[in-house]
Amino acid sequence: MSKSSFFKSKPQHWWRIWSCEHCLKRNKNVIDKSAETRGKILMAAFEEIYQCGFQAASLNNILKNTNITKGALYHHFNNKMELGYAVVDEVIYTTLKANWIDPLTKSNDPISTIQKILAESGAQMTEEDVRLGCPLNNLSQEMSPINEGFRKRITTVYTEWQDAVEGACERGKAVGNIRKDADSKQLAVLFVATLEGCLGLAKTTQSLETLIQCGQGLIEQLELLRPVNKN
Amino acid sequence: MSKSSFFKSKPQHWWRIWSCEHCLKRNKNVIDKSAETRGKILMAAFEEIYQCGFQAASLNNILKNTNITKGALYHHFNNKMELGYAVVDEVIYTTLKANWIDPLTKSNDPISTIQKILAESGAQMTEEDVRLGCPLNNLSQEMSPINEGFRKRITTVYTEWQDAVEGACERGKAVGNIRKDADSKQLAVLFVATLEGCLGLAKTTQSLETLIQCGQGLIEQLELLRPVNKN
DNA sequence: CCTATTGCATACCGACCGGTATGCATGCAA
DNA sequence: TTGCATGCATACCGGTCGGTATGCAATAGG
Repeated sequence: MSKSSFFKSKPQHWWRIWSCEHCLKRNKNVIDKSAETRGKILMAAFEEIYQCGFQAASLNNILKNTNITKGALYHHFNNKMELGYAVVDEVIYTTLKANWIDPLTKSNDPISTIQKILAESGAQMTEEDVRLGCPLNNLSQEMSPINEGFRKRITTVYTEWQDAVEGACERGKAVGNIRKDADSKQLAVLFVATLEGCLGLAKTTQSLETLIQCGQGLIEQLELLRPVNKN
Repeated sequence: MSKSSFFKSKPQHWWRIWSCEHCLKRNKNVIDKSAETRGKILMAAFEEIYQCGFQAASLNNILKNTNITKGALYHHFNNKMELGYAVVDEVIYTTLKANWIDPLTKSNDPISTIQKILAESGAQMTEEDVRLGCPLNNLSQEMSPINEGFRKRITTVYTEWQDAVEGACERGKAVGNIRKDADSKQLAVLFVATLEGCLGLAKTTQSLETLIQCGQGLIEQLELLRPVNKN
């Protein structure tokens, strides 16, 4: 059930673009061996968790894929749970920030910004990405009911995401890119929920077509939020 | 991690209303002992899987909660997987059919029907229901990528659900309850995705408020599909 | 009444899991 | 050169898991 062939194939996938390199921190071009080991563990842990879920993720599998030993793992992380926490904080959050939060924070035209991001990430998604869905949502659905540590971290990530959307909407209203009668907060929550729902349903059907159909509908609904007459 | 207190508390919850009694099939008022045992196992399995997910669900736990032995379990089901399949086919599907599919199939005013169902099931949801989310979506997100048997069964359920929405929309168009330019199929897919997304986000935040906010937004979007002038 | 099948109950097994104890190089500070 | 902390490597442990082998009472069929 847990075959992670990541380190044999090319890491050119959607969620893997930003999520890898930043883990291998280097100290002013001088290789920090310890940090590199930690980064390798984090990357492999992310991949294993992405493939199998957190509870089913096997530490032994992670070690097998990295040629790192259990001693090294438990030198850097106290236990499996804290390794999982680090994956949320350092891998998943960083990826989402680069993909979504930063662009939205700079934008005052959220509809266009969102469309652009959706188009770009949609183009990069492989069949495997569709099959595996959104790493953040996966972890959330699995762990939120049974582990407060995960739940709080994940909620923080979602909240920051929603706040970025909401902020962009407010700025959009000010410059006439968004209808003034729109409820920015509700809009942000519903957008995030809908996007995760679309990814989830596409994961179920394992169909990029489903994802595109959902995404198309989502975009059309967003378009309705533009003012009929600017100003 | 796996405390299922179902059999100690009252089964008055959202997803449990229909999902229990129908498992205890009786034969013309003559108690069929074998079917009753099977039904008890199914109910307990549903609850355990709902609480812990399928992979983390413990057969020993199920047995503990029912005072049924492993021999009985393996007499009625070949293995854990087929028990899980039966939960999808007989418990989850039956519940969804009674809650959603049947009412929608009879309706030619899907917006009102959906609003009614949402209001009713929303009123019945407990905090635990919010915390645990949608059983169908939970199973789907966990098992779809790693088990074709689950994925196919779950896809069938979703498809039937979407078809019911789509059919109601088409009938709604015919009698002037839905705008004629609406794309029924896209609408149905997006509705199901959005609803699951809302439940998922509320599960993350463990907040009924989030769910209501999302649901409100969803309903408002549905309202936009009514014709401005009937006919 | 005998027999075969059904419907369980009990005891047990190997596999795998997360975690720990211990040992040992290497490097840096004194 | 000594001494101690860092950064691992190896071997092993108790616990839980899904699954199986076997036994046995009750019942239905001939």
